[in-house]
Amino acid sequence: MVTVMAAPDAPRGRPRDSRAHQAILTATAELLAEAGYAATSIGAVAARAGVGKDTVYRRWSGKAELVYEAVFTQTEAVPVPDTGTLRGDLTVLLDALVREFTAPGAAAALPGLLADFAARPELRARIRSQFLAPAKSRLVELFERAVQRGEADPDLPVDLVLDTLAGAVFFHTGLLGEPAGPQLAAQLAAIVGRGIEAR
Amino acid sequence: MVTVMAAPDAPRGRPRDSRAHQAILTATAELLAEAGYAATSIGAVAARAGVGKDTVYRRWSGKAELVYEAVFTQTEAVPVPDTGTLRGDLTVLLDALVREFTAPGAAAALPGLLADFAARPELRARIRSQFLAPAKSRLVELFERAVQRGEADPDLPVDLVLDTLAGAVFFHTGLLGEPAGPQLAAQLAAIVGRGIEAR
DNA sequence: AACCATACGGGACGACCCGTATGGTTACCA
DNA sequence: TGGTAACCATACGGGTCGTCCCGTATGGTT
Repeated sequence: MVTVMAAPDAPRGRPRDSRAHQAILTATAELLAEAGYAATSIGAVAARAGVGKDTVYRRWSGKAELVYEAVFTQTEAVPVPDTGTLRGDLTVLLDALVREFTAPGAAAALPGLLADFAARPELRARIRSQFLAPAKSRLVELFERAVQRGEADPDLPVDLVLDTLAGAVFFHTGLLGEPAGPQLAAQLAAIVGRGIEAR
Repeated sequence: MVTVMAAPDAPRGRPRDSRAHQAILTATAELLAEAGYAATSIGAVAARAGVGKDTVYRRWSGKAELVYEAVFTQTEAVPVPDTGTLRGDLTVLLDALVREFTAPGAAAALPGLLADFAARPELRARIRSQFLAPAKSRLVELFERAVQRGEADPDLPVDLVLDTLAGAVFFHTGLLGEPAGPQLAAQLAAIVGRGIEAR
């Protein structure tokens, strides 16, 4: 009897090449920015990464999952600094959102990617739980401060406010392609911010 | 003398079958509702309409144009009734928007359709000039009444407000698939309406 | 009545992509 | 030294795309 329970999942066989993983993600991001979402096929990604298609399919189940990871992974959600006012906090949050949506790869990927997610029920649920989760936690934190100041109602429909903010930024910049700067964040904060202040 | 200038461009050759036009649009709308945007191919539409593919391509230059006409054509823009308050008017406008975005065909078509429009520069410009134009004219009318009542600033960024409303509805219902009723319109009107009232 | 231009349905075309095999090779572990 | 599994390359069957061509139908013009 030799090591009966030798590690539940002892890694047998040739281990995966860790460089391939990153090479694929990099190739995906580059292709998105250069050729757009539609032209970013699995085959094209594999060729650019110097990898067989098999190697891509072994790690991701499809184009939507791959693109999601390539674009929305290394964005660390910094907590919103306390500016002292609801509108100031909102401006900061929106500014980060605008920058995230207008990054070179994201701008090209978002419309097609969200359409793919929306079309498949099992992926659709992940829009809220993955795309929006970081922003929501920051929005909640921001609201709680505003409520403590008596600046906002405690029973706001947070999800709907978040959908409004994300929808506005996505529609304006992602779909219409309007130029987006800090000014956009300030204007949106003005429109939505005053709407949710306690009367 | 018999009609010397007999029409600058007298239609020569066999005239187009007017029934084919409507049959194609009907087949498109049905396929969208039943199978979704991705599965609504030109070939599938032609087969269902009992028509050759060429007959479709002779009338529309591509899938995006066809789907747009099939879904967003018979929506007549009723002017917003004067409810007496900005928020009341906004609620009516938003309610119409919600209904338009959640119609059986539109809900299935919008994400993919807008992604296709956004990906091609020549179509992207038409999002604002065609999708949003009817809603904008009503929003302007509604604002003018509010300004006359002293309820709103005369120098509001109308386009941005419209993008916010459309984006919120599209994101919430079209992408996330959240249930949409009159309550949604009222909540959005509350969030955005108070934000644009004159201080 | 003859002619001509165009639309018609139907089908074939080459190109592309998908997701899945199938080899021959390579790297790691026991 | 085997065993195992990932590596890359290539090929597969199935699908859609947009274009093109066929033979036919249908109208106006001469």
